[in-house]
Amino acid sequence: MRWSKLFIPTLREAPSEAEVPSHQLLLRAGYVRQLSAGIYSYLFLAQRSLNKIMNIVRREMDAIGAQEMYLPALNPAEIWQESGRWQVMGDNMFRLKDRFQRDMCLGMTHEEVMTSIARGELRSYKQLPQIWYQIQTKFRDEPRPKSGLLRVRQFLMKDSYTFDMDAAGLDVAYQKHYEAYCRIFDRCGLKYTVVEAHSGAMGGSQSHEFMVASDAGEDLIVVGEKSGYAANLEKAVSRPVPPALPDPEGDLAPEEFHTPGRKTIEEVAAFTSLPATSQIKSLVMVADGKPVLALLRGDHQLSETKLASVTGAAEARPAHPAEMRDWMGADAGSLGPVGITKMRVVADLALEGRRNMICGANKDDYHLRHVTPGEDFQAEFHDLRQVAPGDTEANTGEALKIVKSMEIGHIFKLGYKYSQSMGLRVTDEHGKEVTPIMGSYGIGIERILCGAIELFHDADGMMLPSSIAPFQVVITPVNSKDAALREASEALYKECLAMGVDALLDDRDERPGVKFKDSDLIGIPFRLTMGKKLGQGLVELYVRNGKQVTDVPVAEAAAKIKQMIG
RNA sequence: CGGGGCGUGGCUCAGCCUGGUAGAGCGCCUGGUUCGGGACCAGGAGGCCGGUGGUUCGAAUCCACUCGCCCCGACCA
Repeated sequence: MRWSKLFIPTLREAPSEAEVPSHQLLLRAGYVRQLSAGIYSYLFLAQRSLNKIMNIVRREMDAIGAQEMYLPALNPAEIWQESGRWQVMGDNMFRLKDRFQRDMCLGMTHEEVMTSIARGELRSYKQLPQIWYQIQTKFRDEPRPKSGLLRVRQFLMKDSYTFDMDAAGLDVAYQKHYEAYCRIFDRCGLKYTVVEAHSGAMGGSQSHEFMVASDAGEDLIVVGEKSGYAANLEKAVSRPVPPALPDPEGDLAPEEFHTPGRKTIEEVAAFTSLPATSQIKSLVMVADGKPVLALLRGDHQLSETKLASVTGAAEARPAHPAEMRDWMGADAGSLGPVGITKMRVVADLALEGRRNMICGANKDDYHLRHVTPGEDFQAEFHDLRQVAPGDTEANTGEALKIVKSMEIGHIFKLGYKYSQSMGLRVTDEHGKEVTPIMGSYGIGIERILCGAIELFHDADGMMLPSSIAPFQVVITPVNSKDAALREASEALYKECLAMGVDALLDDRDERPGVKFKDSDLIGIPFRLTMGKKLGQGLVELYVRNGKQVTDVPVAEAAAKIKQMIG
């Protein structure tokens, strides 16, 4: 296409509302414009890039036998009520009423619609397995949209759903998706990490997330490069650093001591001259309305996600001060497990086997020393702790890294949650009715673009992989008024097109500097600069990522580009 | 929902404290000169200063309310 005819509104300066690199560059490079909080218009360049991403996704989904569909975004309340998610989704779901006052909503994801199709049509085991997918707009009324296209209220998702007769079938479908996702992200040129993930409100047993390392991300992942361990922080396990001081020996009895004004772990540590690792941190939590006392080593953080899993609660929150006073008889800062019988007590595994520790006495301004878990109080031991910097991999002892990342894909073994609640049944080979098992799998289309930008950019703009860049090469005559340059550029442009190279001709009547700055900004991976050397039959090949320049004979330029984009 | 910040031509921002006829740079339009990393000269267009109400002779400026956007937290299949 010819730049002079295109709408590519680049900006010299980033609009002040943008903070993360991908947001700034998408705006500056004229890819997107914001309409409202978390709602964006995708202009020509963004749409072109997203189309390329979607085509890669389609090819790879089709390759595993997935069938593309297109489901409605506008849903009746009924199916969401059946699955129970009309309630669960709360304010995150956009809801509306039709003219007859019937409740409707905008789809946040499509388990319900897919399952309703399946239950209406699938009758026999002979029809399974099925892999169905779509690429469609999702709506989520995010409490806080942010970071440009990273967290928005309307976005594109490739979502697929599998239906299998049994867990073994689901394993196969899951593995196919895992591999297809790797191929998709590889082809999109991304660097990513696959991590074990928490299944969250989706329900289900196993799940993996595909993550791109970025400070703009909202997740933390735990990675051990040598051991290959990778998990979301919500789920990650590790070997903690050993206690800073060995526990006192002997069968000592708990002993109360006065700790006036010492409430935090640090204050008690300073007061007793004993490290935080010698203390028991006691957190009063409320899991689905019921109090739970969670115990951790003093230097450890509670993972609320793990606590919720352990208690089977949908959500866990810290207790309010009044609740603590009521249940424990003291305020936060003086709480402990000794003598607590009315509520469930769960302790982190790092406390198992410890002896003679310090904890609150459930009496304001008093603590206990010589408290031994399992003897002086009873607790269930579970993994409740959040992995901390310095922790090592559980099996190999390798130092683990914690990396800020953004999620670009997520695969789930759903199990029977939707097929059961919505009544999907088929007959098996014995004529008996059985409930198929499901999986669901998502890719955030825009996040692939954002991830690529976050990963590959410099002060001058984006450096997009050629597979997802809006154009693969830009042909730039340095002076459009020079007839020889213009004609040679035109010819080279046509030659590129003829060879199937997605070329852009910068035929604007602009000074070269403007053209260079613009093409750098919008991230076209290659540029053929047609200038003075045309007299010697040469054109300059400029590689955006790294900015290397080489001279190439004009006659070979198109073929060279073709070869470089693979 | 709690905390913070910001709303002034398309973009970045000044002006506000101390009320008195709305500014700069970039961008845009016209003409000319230029042409290898965001050119130069000359001329020009473009703003109910987010909105409403109040105070005042007079409000971008002071006060109240309100809307919007951004950031932190809570939340997040």
